[in-house]
Amino acid sequence: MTVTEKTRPAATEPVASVRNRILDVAQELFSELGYSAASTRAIAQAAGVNLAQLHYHFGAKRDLFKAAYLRGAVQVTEARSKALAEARTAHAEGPIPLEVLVRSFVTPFMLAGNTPAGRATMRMHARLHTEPDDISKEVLSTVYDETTLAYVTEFQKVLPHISHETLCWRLYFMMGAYRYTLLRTGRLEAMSGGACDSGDFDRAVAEIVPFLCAGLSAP
Amino acid sequence: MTVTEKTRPAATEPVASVRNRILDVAQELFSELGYSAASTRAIAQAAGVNLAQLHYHFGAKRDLFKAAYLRGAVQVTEARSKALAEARTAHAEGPIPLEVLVRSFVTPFMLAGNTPAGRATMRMHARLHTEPDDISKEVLSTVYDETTLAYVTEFQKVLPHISHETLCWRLYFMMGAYRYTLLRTGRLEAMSGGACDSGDFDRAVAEIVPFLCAGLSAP
DNA sequence: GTCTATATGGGGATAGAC
DNA sequence: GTCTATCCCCATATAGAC
Repeated sequence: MTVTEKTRPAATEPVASVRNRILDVAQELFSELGYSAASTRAIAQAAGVNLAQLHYHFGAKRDLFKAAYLRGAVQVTEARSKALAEARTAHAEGPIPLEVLVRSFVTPFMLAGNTPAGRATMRMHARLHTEPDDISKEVLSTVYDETTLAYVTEFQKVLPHISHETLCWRLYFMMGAYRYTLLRTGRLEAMSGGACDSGDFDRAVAEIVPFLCAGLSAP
Repeated sequence: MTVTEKTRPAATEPVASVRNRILDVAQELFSELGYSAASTRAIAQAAGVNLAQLHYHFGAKRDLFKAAYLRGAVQVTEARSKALAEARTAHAEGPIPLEVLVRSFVTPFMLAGNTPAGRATMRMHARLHTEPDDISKEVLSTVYDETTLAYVTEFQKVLPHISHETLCWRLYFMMGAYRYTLLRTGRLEAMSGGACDSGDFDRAVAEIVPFLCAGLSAP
């Protein structure tokens, strides 16, 4: 304590927390407003820092977006591919049962919605395809490509009688269905006259799994 | 020709075409870039008019967006509800067969993709939920609410053994699946290694109909 | 109805002191 | 690492001449 070295002790901790605060807010605002409508000024202000700090830590807006997106997505994607790996070893002899497979794919993102940070991750994910082209393409191939291909392989194993092309289409529809659910558009409430709640993600999982299993294995 | 009246003869035609040109371009740019990223300047320039003209004809950006969106959506929605009405009269005695119902719901938007203007309509529709909240809510309830409720009723008739809530969830998943398809995200191509083409909307319809029928009527 | 010019504010990004 | 001040551009919207 007496000898204060240049900047090392207790200087790294707060820095990390500043970065985290910025990322939290960035996730929140990007997920709510989208890339273009969420301004760096608004993010800085909500995080309690100033613009210069934001640029010091993350560089350009693009890069901040990528960092914010990836922080959430990497986490969830790891959960997903871990779930796949476990299912793989649990059914070493044959194919993974369809329901298990669907559930392992859908659950990590859908149940993320039960925490506030997870909700932001979810929404950023769901709306990623409507962000500026170059950003979304870059980010997507960074995180998803490998895992997705592994899933295609596994699905083909449980559904060997379905042609590869048809299978791909169906998996594409699956992605659409669950991503739309993550968005919480309010259409479910409008349609059901308030009987259903699109924020009830446990229910959403319970409903979507049989729907997808049936759709994927349709004749 | 000799007597030139104030502004009436042949003055209404070009005006309409200016408005149409603006709407065409607005649809195109909004559908490609989204509300925030598509600037009124860019729209005016691409339409070959200046900013003041754009405001003269459509008022604020919000209103231009609504006009552009509604022009396409109203058309497609009318096709959809006409298809429903026809199916209704063709099966006066009992419920409309599931496949007919699904097809009538999905086809108007999906086959719109075969024309350039329709493609823009499609994409605006698909990404509407990621536009600023107030705009999307307002527009959605203007065009879709009635038709959607009519569909819920019809689906319940063909699928009487499914609870109302579960049915709503499934219809919600259906919306997600087909809207995502309209977006053309490139994920289909990535997943299939280029074997499938997400721009082939006839194929998309052929694939999605059995998928949805199976999913909706899952046990 | 159409144009030019401009008002007014917000955006991303950086310089340079501390 | 943090701050203030500022550059410079682009945004939406309107005024007012023609």
